[in-house]
Amino acid sequence: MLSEAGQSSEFSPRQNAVLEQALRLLVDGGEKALTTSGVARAANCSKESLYKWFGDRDGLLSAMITYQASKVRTFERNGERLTAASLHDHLVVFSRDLLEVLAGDVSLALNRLAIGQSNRDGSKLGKLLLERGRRQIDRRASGLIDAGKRAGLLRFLDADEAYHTLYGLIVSDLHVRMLLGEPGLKDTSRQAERAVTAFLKLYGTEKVLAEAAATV
Amino acid sequence: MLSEAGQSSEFSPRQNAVLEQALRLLVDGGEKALTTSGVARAANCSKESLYKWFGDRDGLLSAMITYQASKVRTFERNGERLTAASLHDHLVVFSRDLLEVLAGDVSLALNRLAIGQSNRDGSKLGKLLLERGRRQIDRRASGLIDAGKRAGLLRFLDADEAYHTLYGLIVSDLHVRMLLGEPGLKDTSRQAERAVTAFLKLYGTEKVLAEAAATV
DNA sequence: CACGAACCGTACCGTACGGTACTCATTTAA
DNA sequence: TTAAATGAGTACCGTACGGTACGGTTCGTG
Repeated sequence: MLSEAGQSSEFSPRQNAVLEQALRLLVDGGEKALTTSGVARAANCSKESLYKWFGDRDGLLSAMITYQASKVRTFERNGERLTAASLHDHLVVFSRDLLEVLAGDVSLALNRLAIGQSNRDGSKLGKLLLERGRRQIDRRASGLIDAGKRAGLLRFLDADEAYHTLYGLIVSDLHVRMLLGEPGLKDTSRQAERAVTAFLKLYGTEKVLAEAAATV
Repeated sequence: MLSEAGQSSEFSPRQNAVLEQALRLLVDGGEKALTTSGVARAANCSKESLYKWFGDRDGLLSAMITYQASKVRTFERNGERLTAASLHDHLVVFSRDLLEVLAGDVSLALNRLAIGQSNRDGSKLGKLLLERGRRQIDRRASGLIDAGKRAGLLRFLDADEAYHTLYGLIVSDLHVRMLLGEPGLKDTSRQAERAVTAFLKLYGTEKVLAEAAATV
């Protein structure tokens, strides 16, 4: 626990700057543009330092993922009694945030990178990306859903199943389409609203449904 | 129309055999293993023939996608009066088929390939994959949903929205997880059942809900 | 039979990458 | 002040790929 807690000092500031440049190269030109020489040139460092710091190219890729994950922080829900309206609003905000994260340049680039490497041997990149990149958002959603259940606003047996349903309603095939390069997928607001409405229709108790009917 | 209709003779039998070997190489070893020399060796043809037939490496990749898409055929729903039970069953079968297709070796490999190339310039691979690979399954689902509406079993305003909801309920984040290489994602049966139940709860008319309550 | 087209197998070329080694400048510590 | 350490910049090596060229072989056709 404690040994893992120091994620803020996982790399030195110099190394963080190098990783930042590496991410920029990856976002701009894809994996093909992410060469060790290119990173060294862009970051004004030597290749020898790259190999000393990160071991090899795969180590650099892993470091890029953990570095990017360390930059994304999401608030943890705590306290605050939930009402039907506030639950709805929090769900909508969560949906918008999720879509915004998934549509981000760096997120897409890293997902493409990990997916491209996923059929090679070992390649823990996919696993790393799921663990480091998703844990935050998963915890936030789970906390929200559990709070909704405790407040008598949601009803379900398996919280994980409910969360995956919410995820599917929000994202649908948007993530894969964006990964495939489809342009013009930016109407996230309506999508988020629709997903939350459907989710509440599926898992909301009478309390939520009554309020929803009243507000409409 | 007619000029596009001859998809069965898009490539010669010899070329199809070559593309088959190329797909096998891609599935086994990922994009890195898909070299022109490797394809030529595996298919017992010369590199010169490869370049004569497909132009360059990108042409080969495109040909692999169109060839694979030409192999996947799905039945078109027609006639046959729908009941609540048959609609449910057809939806479940569709869900299982969709998950099975997405989890297929070749599908995953081609999606990984297209995603990996999607941040390069031009790269029409993603567009090609979406158009050729999704049209069949999209049409089948749309037909089914429309038939459900005509039979008074489903209610919705936007058929496309309803279909995307169904897709999200079925697939959730399974596709991306599989693309990232996560193992052991094979409990498609329960997932399909749950998705259809949720979909009918969202879009089913009283007729469907009554029968669902009766069967439970 | 003769001829040409198609094609296989292989050798070849230019390039670019991952990784290593070496030099030289700057910093740090005693 | 000086010696050790750090790291930038560069040159280098082996390899492997995309793409092309060429000799030899099969096969269909007049």
